[in-house]
Amino acid sequence: MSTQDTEISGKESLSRLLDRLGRMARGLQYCHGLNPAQWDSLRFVAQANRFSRTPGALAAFLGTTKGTASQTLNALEKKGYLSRVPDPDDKRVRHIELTEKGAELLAEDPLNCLDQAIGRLPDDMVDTMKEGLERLCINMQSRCGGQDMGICTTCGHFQGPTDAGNMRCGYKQADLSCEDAKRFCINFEAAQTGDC
Amino acid sequence: MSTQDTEISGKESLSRLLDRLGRMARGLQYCHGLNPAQWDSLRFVAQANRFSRTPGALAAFLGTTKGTASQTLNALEKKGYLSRVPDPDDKRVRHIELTEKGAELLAEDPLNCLDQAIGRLPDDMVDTMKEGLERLCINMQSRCGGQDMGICTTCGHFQGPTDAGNMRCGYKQADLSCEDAKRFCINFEAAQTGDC
DNA sequence: TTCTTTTCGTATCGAGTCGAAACCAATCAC
DNA sequence: GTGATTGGTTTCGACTCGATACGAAAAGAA
Repeated sequence: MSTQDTEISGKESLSRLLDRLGRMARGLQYCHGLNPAQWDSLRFVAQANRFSRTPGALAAFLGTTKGTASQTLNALEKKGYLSRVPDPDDKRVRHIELTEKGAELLAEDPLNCLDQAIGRLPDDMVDTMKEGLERLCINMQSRCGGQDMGICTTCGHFQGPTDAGNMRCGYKQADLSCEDAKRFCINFEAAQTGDC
Repeated sequence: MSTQDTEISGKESLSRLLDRLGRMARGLQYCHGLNPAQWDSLRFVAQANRFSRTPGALAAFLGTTKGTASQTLNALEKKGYLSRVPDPDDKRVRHIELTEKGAELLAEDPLNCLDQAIGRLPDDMVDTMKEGLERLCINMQSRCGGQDMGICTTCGHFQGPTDAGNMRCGYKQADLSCEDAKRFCINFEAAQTGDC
């Protein structure tokens, strides 16, 4: 029987703290008749650009299967928080759009209180935590897969404003609205050095 | 090193990073035929002292209901990772005990790789992150309830070694084994100043 | 052009989780 | 003793989850 008493000096281990905070956040998300997966999906739809507001991208983001994602979308659509509209170009694709009701609900995102709590921390502490968490994410990701997402303007596929003043995505070969360029994209790839 | 272009809105928010890491950790815990809740429960049983190895304490710790906790325990017991034994004094209570099989499984805790990733971070960064997360936890807890847990030796109810050399808990009015005093307790309360 | 193959999304199945609520038995308070 | 409280379990309906099968559209190869 080996108790892992690694210098228990009252300081809680970092992994335990992350675990605890995660569970806390999870528990908060059983409210307004939704569950954590549904809140996650709703948030995703609100933050993703138009290329990424699809069931497949949602599944990749959540780290689940397309089947599961489809069911979660069914639940949310039934409740009136979003709708799925067919893509005119590719008839296999359906785009997910947040309804007004969905946007209203999102204003009461139970995780907002996490942001409030973060706002009470000193800025330099937040920066250090960001730096550390980012490195943890990258390290974990490399060893367990999973999809990362980023904003178009920092993406390797991003091509600056065109003559017409539009942003452009080199991967999708399509123009981006100013708004979309600031949203998350499932095709995100870290930019190369000095490229574009 | 690419230029850290954080001046644009490409700066990832801390809450998003926490969210991402949480989902990643969650995804890792679907393995060995268990799910995240079951891993959490197994970890809890391994770390809690004897007063806290009960269904009720587990529910409080997980931030769920007693019913749900009971079901999770059913699943784990059926798989042979733990057993529930009646309390001789209070016949309502059942104590949860980790089986040998459970202890073996715990050695392959999927979250161990998180600890490994943390080990790659500089010590001072880890300390700052601990400090920040601890404050976040406390802040969140105060506004959304939830149970905290701590180690007996740092608890307000803790009464130092008795004449017999045993630790003692003033809340339960019971002696503590040396081992139990180092474990987590559901009745934890931060110690008063200068006490113990 | 016709085929195959791949991709995208949905439907279905079974096991199991979730919270809510009802429930029971033991214990406590008066 | 009576009544309230506490600790656990059970049941219920909605939902998640992965796996699988499925269908339609698109892309690729012949």
